[in-house]
Amino acid sequence: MTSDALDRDRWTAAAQDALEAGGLAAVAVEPLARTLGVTKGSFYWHFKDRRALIDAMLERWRAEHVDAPLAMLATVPDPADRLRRLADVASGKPPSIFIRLLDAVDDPTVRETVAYAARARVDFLAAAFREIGLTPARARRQAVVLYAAYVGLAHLGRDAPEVLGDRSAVSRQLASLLIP
Amino acid sequence: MTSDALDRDRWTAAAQDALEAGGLAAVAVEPLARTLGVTKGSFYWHFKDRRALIDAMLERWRAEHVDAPLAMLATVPDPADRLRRLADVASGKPPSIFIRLLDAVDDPTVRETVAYAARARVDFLAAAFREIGLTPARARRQAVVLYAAYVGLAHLGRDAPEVLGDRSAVSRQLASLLIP
DNA sequence: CGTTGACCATACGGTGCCGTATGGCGAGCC
DNA sequence: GGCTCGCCATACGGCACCGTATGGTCAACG
Repeated sequence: MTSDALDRDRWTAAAQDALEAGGLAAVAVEPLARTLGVTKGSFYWHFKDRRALIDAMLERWRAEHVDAPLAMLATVPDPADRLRRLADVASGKPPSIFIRLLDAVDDPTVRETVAYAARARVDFLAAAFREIGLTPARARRQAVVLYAAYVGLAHLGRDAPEVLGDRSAVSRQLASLLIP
Repeated sequence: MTSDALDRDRWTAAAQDALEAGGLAAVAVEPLARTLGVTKGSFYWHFKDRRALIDAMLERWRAEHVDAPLAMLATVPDPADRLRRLADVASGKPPSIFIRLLDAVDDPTVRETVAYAARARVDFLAAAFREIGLTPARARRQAVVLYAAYVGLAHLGRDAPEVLGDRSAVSRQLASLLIP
């Protein structure tokens, strides 16, 4: 029996790797089968079609990279602490899979996922800024600006790292400007 | 004779439209020929191959959307004015072609173009901040943060406009935070 | 120990694109 | 009025991928 889920997960994990390395176009059945050392026959046993693989991969990413981290941070009581910890996370390694998703918003499910992440994260930031004492409208704008800067820095880190320079120094400057 | 350049420009213009609408993958010879109402025979007369079209399109974009605007703004004497005018430009319509380029940095020429734009723009911003009186190191970090926010806002405008909310209000908040 | 069913291989047709080869056509020049 | 040549059409082979159909294998189970 070997628990079907295991082999399905091998496929979705390989799909994530391919996405990170080559974009959504690289999440293709035949190339993936080659890297996994099997044939398409296996794939079409576990998945209905390519869409099903992409969707499974996206749902996994959403859970691991959006819902879980935000749930963790929600346990931090002080909102300023929460924002600072978030800044630490953001100054770590660039979120390469996330950027790959931004590259592929033409795909409807990807677009949905990207929009979901934006909503969840900006809402989270806005709530923290409100707890700190900003007015709701201003808190939301501040959250949008902070998240936009995060997205842009991630892009620069991938597309023009020599322009970005010292990532952590820039992150600190950003935090000092936006977080009271 | 009808001046060869005219027909070449029709192709590169169509290529830009296709890029904006469908990403780099949509800059494909046969689809473009269909929309132009001709056949591939025409294309391979004017261009060596698909690469040549993409490169021509990118050079045109670089001149029109990087070099020219910066040259215009360079004539503004006061650095603070310069930055404010730039903020106006940025709060206009989202730079959809630019974002499409970010989506396609796997292509080597696209990557070069994106990096060139980042360098030129950040250098420009950093120079203005230095003129205003910031130390060189701080001016550069400020420039990077501002440009990153610009990129991120452009992304949000395309990928999750409902999260972005009122674009110009957010832009004003950004300017008030980063421009003295 | 034969049968079942999970799992994968093989083999095929279909699609959409690239690039080339070659033919045709109309405008101008001699 | 035949020739040249810029410009485009037609037609072909090739590649990479999708999805399906069908066959083979091995383990578990009655």
